[in-house]
Amino acid sequence: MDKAMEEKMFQMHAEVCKSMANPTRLKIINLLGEGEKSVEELRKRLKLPKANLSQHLSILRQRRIVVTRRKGLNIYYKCANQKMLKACEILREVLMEQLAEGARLGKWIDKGEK
Amino acid sequence: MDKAMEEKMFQMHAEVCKSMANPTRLKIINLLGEGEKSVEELRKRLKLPKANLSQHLSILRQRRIVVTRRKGLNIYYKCANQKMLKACEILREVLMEQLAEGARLGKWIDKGEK
DNA sequence: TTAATAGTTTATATATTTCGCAACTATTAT
DNA sequence: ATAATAGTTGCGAAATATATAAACTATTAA
Repeated sequence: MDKAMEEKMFQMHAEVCKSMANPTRLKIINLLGEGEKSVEELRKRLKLPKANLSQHLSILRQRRIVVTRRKGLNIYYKCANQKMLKACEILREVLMEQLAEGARLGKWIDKGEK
Repeated sequence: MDKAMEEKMFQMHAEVCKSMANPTRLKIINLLGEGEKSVEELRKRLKLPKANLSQHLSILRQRRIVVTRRKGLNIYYKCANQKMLKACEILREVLMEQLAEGARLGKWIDKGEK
């Protein structure tokens, strides 16, 4: 892997992380982890204005975190890659541990030392 | 895990992803994957103004992605958790696959369908 | 105590994200 | 063709993130 490609990788990696760097989009990813869902189903479960939901889905689509298929009036979304779900899962594990540790230390998770 | 905690988890998860959603910070994490390093070492390898590097380190510190130790004039940084490195590694794998696929299809990675 | 080195913080200008709203497109049924 | 439903897109305002420069703190050595 040459220098320019390394650079490209970090850039792409950052963009993937950006796509995931929003609670709403993480909820979407989480729901899609259960299986394929239409926009309407997602809208009902997340209780979001559909325009906003659509914008979030667009971001996930652009980074190929999700893929779509149309069936009649509905467009169905699903996760593009199980490995990405795995990466999310690992981060959640770490956070659970941190929450547990925070609780053990008798304090809620703060922002860390400045 | 109750509703409020779920919410908190998605919030925290997004913040971790935000911390990783920047090429410079990913490079830092990558270097620290090799082992503990002083700010000065990082500055030399990344060729960044130290004020800026310090800000990035501060962000990683606040999210407990890295931890520090002082020794004399130097402050040494290291990754706080191997699992986070693992999550990064998985994402890099996915991106490598996507790059390979893009190359196979004879086109560079674009922004996906709008 | 002064200087030198390593690192952090604050302030600020610029760029990027996010959301709500209105307008738009696509498919199906009447 | 019209309406109804499902979904997307463009626009503008408010909030966040970024890089730079200047000022600051902490440790060590002379």
